[in-house]
Amino acid sequence: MTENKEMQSAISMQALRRLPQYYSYLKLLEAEGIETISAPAIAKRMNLNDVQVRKDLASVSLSGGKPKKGSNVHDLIRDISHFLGYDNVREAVLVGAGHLGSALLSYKGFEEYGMKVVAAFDNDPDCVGMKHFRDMIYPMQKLSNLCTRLNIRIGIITVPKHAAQEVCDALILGGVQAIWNFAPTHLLVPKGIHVQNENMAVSLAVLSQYLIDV
Amino acid sequence: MTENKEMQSAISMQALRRLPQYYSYLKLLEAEGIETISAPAIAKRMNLNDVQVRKDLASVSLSGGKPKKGSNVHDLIRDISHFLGYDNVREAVLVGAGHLGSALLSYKGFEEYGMKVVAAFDNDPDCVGMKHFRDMIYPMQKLSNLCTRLNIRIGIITVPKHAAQEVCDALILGGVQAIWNFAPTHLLVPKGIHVQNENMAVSLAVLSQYLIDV
DNA sequence: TAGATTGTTAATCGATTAACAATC
DNA sequence: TAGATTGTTAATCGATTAACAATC
Repeated sequence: MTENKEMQSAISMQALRRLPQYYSYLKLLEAEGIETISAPAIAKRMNLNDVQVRKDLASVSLSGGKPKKGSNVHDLIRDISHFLGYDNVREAVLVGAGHLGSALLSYKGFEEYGMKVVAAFDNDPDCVGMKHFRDMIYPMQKLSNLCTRLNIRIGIITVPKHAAQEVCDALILGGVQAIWNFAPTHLLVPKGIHVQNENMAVSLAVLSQYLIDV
Repeated sequence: MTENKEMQSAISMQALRRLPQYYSYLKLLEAEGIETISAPAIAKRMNLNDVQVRKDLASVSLSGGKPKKGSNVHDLIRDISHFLGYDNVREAVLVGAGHLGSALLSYKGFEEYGMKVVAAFDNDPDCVGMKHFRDMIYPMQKLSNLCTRLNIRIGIITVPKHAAQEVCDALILGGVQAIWNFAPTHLLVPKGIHVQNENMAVSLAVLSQYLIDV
């Protein structure tokens, strides 16, 4: 998945991937009006080890817990939000307004996670997205230029695989630094650009493994 | 991501996730007419260690490579395909024919990866999928029953999060054993059922980490 | 108090990488 | 032959888990 390993931070990749899941569970608790939660309780619900939970939370939270009570749910939510940049919404562009692109455009949850798609690009006037998101869809030619002008750092690629590399190049030309690639292809990028592949085949491989010999 | 850790197999989860990526690169080589490839060459292209590549491939391939030449591309493709079950297409159902569901329905690549979506379910006659995939969309009431009758083992959930648990229960009632969950919520399932969460927030967290302080 | 929970240090586990002899 | 590559064994690295004293 991760192409580039040069990220520096106090937290491990594994822990980073668990944080959004703690966040989601904590939001659930918050909605239920629960004010404190212990590490063992979180661990049990999420099928994790309690020491791991404590370490993960300690790495992003300043407050810490109280013996016999646990940690404050609001504080944890605030600290994870902050660490993951949820309180600092970044603008992104999306290229390819077919079914998948439209699905992402209509997903309103991104903003809660610190990302907002401000423009989409597609050349096909008949593409699915054109019907639902007409006002934010621009022709592909404007891609690089608009990215530069709006100072966009995140590009989302949802075009068919044969067009992905070209789109990727245009995004980089426009100054994009992180690419979320949904096309099932390997993109070649210069050093310093992060590509994150959302690869269905990888997920499917893991899923299928559970069914072998059943 | 992975809820259930009881999978038994000779291969590690990490290696399993790399296999589809080797496969994809090998298919590219095959298309270019290249007949043999060395582990160091694969490693270089995919930013991996060459020993790791050799071990990964050895764990699924019978043939092995030849000093100074490497391995046969066709043989590797065949062995990975076989290991990942690509030559043994499994039938799946999809629930929720909105944008995301339609995107998955229109993705023809799944069959190459050993999965075929044979039916989709949605109650809304105005859903996006209804326009494009009318003939394979059934009302939700038929879900459990059809799964049982067709002996379906894989269910894909692409409904909004408030409906996900209910859909999940219906799938399990119908005998589904593996669930690919695209709804941003934690599903509660009995022991023995595998849930694989495709969580955009997790991916986004990793992606954003690369942009912090930029 | 007793006992649940905390945070930390040490042990374990598993995956990656280095080293090396064998092969074509 | 020389050198690239193989497969395997040993060392390293990193993450998880166990053990434990401190706290409310």
